[in-house]
Amino acid sequence: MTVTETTDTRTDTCAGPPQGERRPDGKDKYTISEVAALTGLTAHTLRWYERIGLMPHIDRSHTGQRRYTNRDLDWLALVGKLRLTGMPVADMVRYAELVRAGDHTYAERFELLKATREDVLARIAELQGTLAVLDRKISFYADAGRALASERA
Amino acid sequence: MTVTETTDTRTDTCAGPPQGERRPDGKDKYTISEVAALTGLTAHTLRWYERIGLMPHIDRSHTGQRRYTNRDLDWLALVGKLRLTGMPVADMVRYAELVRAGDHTYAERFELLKATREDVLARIAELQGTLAVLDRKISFYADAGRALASERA
DNA sequence: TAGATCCTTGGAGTGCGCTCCAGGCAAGCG
DNA sequence: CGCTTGCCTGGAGCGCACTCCAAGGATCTA
Repeated sequence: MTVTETTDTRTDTCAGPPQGERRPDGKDKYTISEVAALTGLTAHTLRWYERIGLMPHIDRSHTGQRRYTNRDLDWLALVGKLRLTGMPVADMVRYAELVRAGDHTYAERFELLKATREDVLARIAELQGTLAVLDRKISFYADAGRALASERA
Repeated sequence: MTVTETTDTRTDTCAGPPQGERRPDGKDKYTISEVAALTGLTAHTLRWYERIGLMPHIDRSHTGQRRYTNRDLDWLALVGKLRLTGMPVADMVRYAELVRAGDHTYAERFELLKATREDVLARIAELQGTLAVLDRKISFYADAGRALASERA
């Protein structure tokens, strides 16, 4: 049995990525398809993330195949969270560059994360505004439904 | 003075669309560029919405120019809210078709709105999860910043 | 050792939501 | 009358985030 690269990960589980099959640190070596299964991303996307500079250096086997570590999975989990906020990939690449550049970029990372936090708060507020509109419309249609029902009675 | 079609509406106001310049019902006739200014959409986008079936029928002047009404502005406001939820345009078109089809589609509209409401709740929950991750990272960098400061002292 | 499956690469293709262009009509102004 | 500005149309183009392809090498199972 294999994990094909075109698996539609939306249809087989209701919850998010499984994250359950991690190996203990020290013998944490995952192939690309294992990481795909663990994260819900496709292998294509994982290679693409690497090409655009969104990943740290990924280990290779003696024949050149990628071998991901638990640390890489942690990074991908963060990327997944940032992706949910709607942050553009280019901004995540910027953050990845700061991480690669070393400890002297702490302040800049801090600022970037704080700005992102503000964005997330704003988006939550937007969504709650939308929820209010939706609830008004929904109760309108619920009332209309009741009116139709009593008409039929 | 004119409203150009390429105005970047994100840079001139912090709040959302102005929505302030409405004319009273009865003499509510707006040109496409007025609606663009009012909604923050471009005239291009307004025409495109019409082409794909996202708009109701829009009145025309005797020379064929679009004349939007307050009702159209209300619809665009709803569309704007739905867009914030990440709802695909195709789904909004579906909703628009139900509205055009008449009162007998109330039940289906109700279901569609309820499903959208669930999506919005799920997205809010996702964002709050992301916020938690972000806050942990931010406090890590804040601590690191304090450590560096005391080191310098 | 054969055959199936998995992994590699650079580059091309896809779907979405706009975004813009060319060419032309219409209205207001000096 | 000419000039500027705004609006019209169909269709092409763009940016993003993937998504896939072709050709070939690596690894696993019987």
